[in-house]
Amino acid sequence: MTSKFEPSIKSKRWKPPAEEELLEEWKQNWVYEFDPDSGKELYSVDTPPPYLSGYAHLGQLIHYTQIDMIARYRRMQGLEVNFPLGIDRNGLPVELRVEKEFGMDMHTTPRDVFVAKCKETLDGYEEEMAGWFQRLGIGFNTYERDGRYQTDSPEYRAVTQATFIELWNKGLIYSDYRPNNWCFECGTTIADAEVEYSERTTTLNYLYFEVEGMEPLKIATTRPELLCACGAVFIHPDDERYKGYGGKKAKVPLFNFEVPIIESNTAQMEFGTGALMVCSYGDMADVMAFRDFALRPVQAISPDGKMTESAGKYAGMRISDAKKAIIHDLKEKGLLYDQQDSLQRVPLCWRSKTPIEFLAMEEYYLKQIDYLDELLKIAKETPFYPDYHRQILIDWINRITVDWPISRRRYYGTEIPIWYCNACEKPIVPDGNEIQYYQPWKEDPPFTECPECGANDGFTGEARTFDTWMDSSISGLQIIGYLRDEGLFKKAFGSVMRPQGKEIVRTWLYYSLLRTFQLTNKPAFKEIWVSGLVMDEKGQKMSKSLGNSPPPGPIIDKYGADALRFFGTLESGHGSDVRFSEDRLAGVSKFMTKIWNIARFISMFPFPKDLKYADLTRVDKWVLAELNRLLETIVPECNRLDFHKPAMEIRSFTWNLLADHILEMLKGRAFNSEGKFTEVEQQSAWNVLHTTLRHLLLIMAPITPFITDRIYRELYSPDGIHTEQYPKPKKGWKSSLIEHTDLLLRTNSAFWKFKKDNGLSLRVGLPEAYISKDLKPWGKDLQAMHGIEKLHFGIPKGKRFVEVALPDSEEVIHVRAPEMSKK
RNA sequence: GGGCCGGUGGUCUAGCCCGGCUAUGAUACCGCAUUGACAGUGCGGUGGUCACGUGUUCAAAUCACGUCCGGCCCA
Repeated sequence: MTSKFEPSIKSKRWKPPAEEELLEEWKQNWVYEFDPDSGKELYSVDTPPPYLSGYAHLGQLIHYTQIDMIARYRRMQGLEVNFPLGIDRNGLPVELRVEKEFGMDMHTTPRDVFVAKCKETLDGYEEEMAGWFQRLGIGFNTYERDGRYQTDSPEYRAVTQATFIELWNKGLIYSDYRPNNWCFECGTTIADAEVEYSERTTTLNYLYFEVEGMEPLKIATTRPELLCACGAVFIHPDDERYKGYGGKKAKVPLFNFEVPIIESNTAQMEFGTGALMVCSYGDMADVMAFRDFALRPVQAISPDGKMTESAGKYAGMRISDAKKAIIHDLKEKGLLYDQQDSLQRVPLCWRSKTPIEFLAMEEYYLKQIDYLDELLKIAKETPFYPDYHRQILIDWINRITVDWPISRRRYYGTEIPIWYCNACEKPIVPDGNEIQYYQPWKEDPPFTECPECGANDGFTGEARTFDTWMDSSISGLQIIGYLRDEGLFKKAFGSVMRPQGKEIVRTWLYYSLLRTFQLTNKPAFKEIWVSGLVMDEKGQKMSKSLGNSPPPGPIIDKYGADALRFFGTLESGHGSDVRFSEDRLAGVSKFMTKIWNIARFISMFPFPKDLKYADLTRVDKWVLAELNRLLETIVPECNRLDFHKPAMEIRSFTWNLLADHILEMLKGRAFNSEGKFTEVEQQSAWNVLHTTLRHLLLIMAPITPFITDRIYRELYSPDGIHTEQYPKPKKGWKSSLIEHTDLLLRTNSAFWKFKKDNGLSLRVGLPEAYISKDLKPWGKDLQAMHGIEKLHFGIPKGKRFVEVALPDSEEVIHVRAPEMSKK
């Protein structure tokens, strides 16, 4: 049969290249610009500025598409969304990469040259990253260079420095000589948050410590090279073996000085001999012990990784050499009586993966202990999506015991704006009245006279930089013009939302709340969205360092951005990890095909927009009631920034109800090729098909911005879908008809099954059938759908009818089979 | 060692908070039919000790306790 209806959507297939064509159209007319004066309510998304330590990986890209859904949804709700593209460029990783890639040693290369090389390297990565974001349809306000921000730009760094000066003037910064995590490889102090642990076997050495008038104490240690820094020996008060030792003195082997024997229940009776030596500083427990018992620390290791003068004859040796030499000497003197392998957790620098030591250094600290109560309150009061991830933050806050060391001995970072007076050596910061980027390592200070001593002897610039979290922790303030655009800041502060992964709650989120509170006395965020991680096919976290992330290019080329986006939200509950699977992604891409074909089918018919609800057929009112039910389900979930359940609901509605039943049922009336329906009935079908499709596109638009926009442009508006409003449930569409939906679907299945069981084509007509009375409103459409000549409701009398059971129920329909014709 | 999350057919997932019909759906696979929006269009099928153990209960995937395994973060 040739139909007078032809799809107005010509293309038979939706393919990834179509997305790229659309991207070109979008570039001509980018609709996501941020206009703070639009009069709409402001909403800022504090985009996690990706760190550029190399090329983009798929997990990262999926993460940003999830964030983009939030921005798009809020925009469609009518908010004025500030969603900037930002890039984090400060920090160690790029330095390490430049050293490795270009064979430059950062300590011997002139700082200017080295920093320039870092910048150049970052620029390359940045363009690539921005390219991927654009390809995936991330709706940042703009992709123009002057519309994004970089954490290493003079403007950004000037604000970082200004906030430091502000805190300095408030007395929140101090310098102290304290044990810190020191990485020899990176040559810098690192924060607790940057330490990771790895297990390895080491040798546990059993030594004798002589005690006057008693048997020598047996002590097991993995760190004999620290003997010279021994401050005490600990035994457990309940340990029967060491009764009477407490309070006496033990003589440190080889070095022959005496240390107190202290009873402490931190000594583990089961480990080694139960007695241990406490050194400055072997591990965190040592640090605590020295503090608790006010022991005098000895610096055994210097920042360059060699033994200090206090190591006596071992001074100047590297740690490992000193260890060997000391073990050798201990053996020779009979002071070492046993050695065993032992499993040990070694603290490593998260970047260089080399072991760190606790070394006392002079570093700058930002006070945080005094703020913990307030931060805990903010942590408990700010809405979290999903709520259960709040616990990560609360646990972390409860665990913090020391202030935050913020200075780093690195090059590619924001400079600490301090100069030291050559006369009195006091640190001087600029007054902070001007927002300006300072580089003390190569610039003169903006003052000539020391405000402390009045001297005019010149100043020495601070060479250190900030911990990069000092920069990124104020991204939420930077994006709304803090210290740069008072007007915008006033309007926008308080409506900033934070989206991020759960693995950086203790760093980025915590530091952001801390810094914002210190600067503004207010909570940083209106709401916080915390996602899981993207894992590889085996369930391992996808990361660049593990190399377990497939290159994004071929995947996107093959399946398209929409499929990847839909996959990213469909695959896992909000807040839990997404496991990547190419097979399943392929399945999602079939759904895109399905949507396309549904649209193509509906595009055969005109859209009689002016038809009134009252003029619709009852079946069509039922369709709208089902559509309304879908809206009622998903809108509250979207408001919790959860697009996983909506994605599932949408897919299930589209595939299992709309395509299988609604389209099939309305087909006959929409074509009306035999003229069995009135013109109004036919128009009613057209109207409802289009209404349903249009809503479906709208609710999917934040998730799959490409295909929805393409169809919308073809059928509904040349301006595209992304400036439209997100649909709301419509009370007027509610109807009790949906009570019978389930029965209706099962009745359809029963007809299909009957035809199949009797070897009939689905298009073959049936002379007569009986179905449930409840389905009267659908009668006429069911007749057209299944080709039933005479349809009755209830139970038939005669025996000519075959009883067909409805799936999963006691209910039945009765069907009279057609006379057996040849075919 | 601690915190959080999870463990449901080959793979992924719903249900669990508020115990109760033969445990949801998807994907993969198999058979038959069909192909006039459709590269998954229809009907049907194979496949699960709901991690394990104990307890509470008339009844447990669901509650309690314990164990094991996986993941992330931390010490």
